[in-house]
Amino acid sequence: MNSAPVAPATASLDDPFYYLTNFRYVVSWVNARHHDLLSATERDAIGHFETLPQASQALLVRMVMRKGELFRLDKLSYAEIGDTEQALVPLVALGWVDRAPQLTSRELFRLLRLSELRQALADEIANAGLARNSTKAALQAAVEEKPLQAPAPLQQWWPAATTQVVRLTVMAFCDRLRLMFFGNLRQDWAEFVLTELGLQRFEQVPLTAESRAFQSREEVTTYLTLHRLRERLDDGELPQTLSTQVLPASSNRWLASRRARLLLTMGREAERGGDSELALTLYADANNSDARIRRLRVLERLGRYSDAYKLTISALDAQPHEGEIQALMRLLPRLARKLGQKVERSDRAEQQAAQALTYVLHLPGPQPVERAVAEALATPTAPVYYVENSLLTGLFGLLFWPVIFKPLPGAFFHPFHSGPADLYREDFVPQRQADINACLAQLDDGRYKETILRTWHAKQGIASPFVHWGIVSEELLALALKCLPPAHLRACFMRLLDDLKHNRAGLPDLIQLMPDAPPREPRYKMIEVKGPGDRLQDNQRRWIDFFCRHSMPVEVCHVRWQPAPEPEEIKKEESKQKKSKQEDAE
DNA sequence: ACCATGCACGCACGG
DNA sequence: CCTTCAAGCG
DNA sequence: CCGTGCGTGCATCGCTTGAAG
Ligand SMILES: [Mn+2]
Ligand SMILES: [Mn+2]
Repeated sequence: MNSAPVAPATASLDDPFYYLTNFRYVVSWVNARHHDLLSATERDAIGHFETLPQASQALLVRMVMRKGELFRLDKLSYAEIGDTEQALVPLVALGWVDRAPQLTSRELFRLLRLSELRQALADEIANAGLARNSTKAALQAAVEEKPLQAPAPLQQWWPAATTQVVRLTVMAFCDRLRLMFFGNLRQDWAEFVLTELGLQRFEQVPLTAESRAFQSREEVTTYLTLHRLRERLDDGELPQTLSTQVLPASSNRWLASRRARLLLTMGREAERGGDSELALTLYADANNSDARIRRLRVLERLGRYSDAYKLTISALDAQPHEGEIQALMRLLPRLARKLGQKVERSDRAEQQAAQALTYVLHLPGPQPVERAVAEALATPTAPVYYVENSLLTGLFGLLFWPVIFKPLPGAFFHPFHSGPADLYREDFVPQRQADINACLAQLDDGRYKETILRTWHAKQGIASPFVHWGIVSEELLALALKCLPPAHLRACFMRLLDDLKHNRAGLPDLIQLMPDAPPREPRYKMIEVKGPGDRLQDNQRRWIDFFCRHSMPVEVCHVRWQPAPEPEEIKKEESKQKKSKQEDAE
């Protein structure tokens, strides 16, 4: 394989220009791997950048790393750069910095502090009859109330201004660079620093020279466009305006699903604003499972039961995942009843198949419920751990480490991956089936224990989508391996692999480990704790159903707080569980 | 694994 | 005066 | 009562600083 080890990517923080070194690393990385995705202008820009004086490069990068693209010169001051004005000159000459940018009122309010705004907007304040001591928000509301506040330079908003404001005009390009490098926009320049500080560590996956997140410029642009729309939505722009600007779905499945998620949140905003019809359109267009469910609930709320019923039936027909089935099966009887159909009792009973042992604990409180139950149940020989998803996913992540970090093309493309880019995509498992089988085989022949422990030591602290190092201690790990039978692990791991995205959560709060239990007895049990008024979530029910079907020990513990401070008296009473034939049979 | 995701909590509805 | 919050930073 | 839906709050390095109220 044409792979090279990843060179240490992050600059030492002893270097006063460490951030510039990091930025240049990204630029040259993109230049090397995404050259064909850059426009001629962008290639020129990179060339120009490299010829700039160091201070100017550094100032540019300082601005890029900060929030927004507008900066007050009195707030742009860096020891290692020295004279800001001087560093600015070449940037202004290239047109990368605008020395007298037009400012909207919003921008003005972000740049000036309240005392300055009171001076700048003295007339407006007087005209609007605002109190002298009104808040920034009130002032802003009053100013934005006025029709057509045209953007203007600072000097026009506030002739007496003593500071200047500049606009970095190349922020969009720098976002594009960052996007091409990381394959997302959630990671940023701080990634380098946090890594250098040792606050995060990443697996070193060998990358081929060709590995990259995007295959065409259009893909990058699509991502950026969707992202901008999302930002504007978060910024309060109306879904009615924004929805018209959403491009048709990309043929790239990843981008298509990002688009669907944008439409979903736009739909929610439309709903919040009372525009159900727009919401319905957006949900229909999005057509991912969340959007399908939302669409049905809107239709139900609007009383369009027949439409909803038909869509429910077709959704059930279109390979819904378990979580979607749960929601659909809750909807179906309601809709059927509204349509005058008879709903049989068995329909409902069927979906709640297995029922776990459920009981009530009366504990002194209130206090954190999971802690309280853990303490109440723990004994010296049977400790209780508050692990939620961390233990099972952790064991999974450790055993399947080489699967998760297998250097497949497209899965890893920069040095800061906590997991493969395709982890939650359809073909993650098939792409790695042989390796997965090899890991599963270790559960059959017993090698898994050693592998898991060895990996725990070898990969300690390295970011993984499944291993939360803070919770899976060596002690817990050793005990868990002693107590959880491999057959049970295998079943859980298969379920995880079945749908990593939806099955990685919902595991019970607590696990009690009983290493000294007699041979035939179970050596562990899982307990989902529910405080007063809490109830099982869908994903929790799915896991509990699964545990029951596979005869794995799981309980649901409801907590009631004792009114009187009588801490010694803990009552454990069996509550009548809704019986199901399955349960009694086993 | 992204102002997100996973969890608990609290209120409202309708049966 | 306090306290609270976001930004900047390494 | 029950089962539902739905909105909310909480938490992500940890420190310093400046603005707001
Ligand atoms: Mn929990
Ligand atoms: Mn719980």
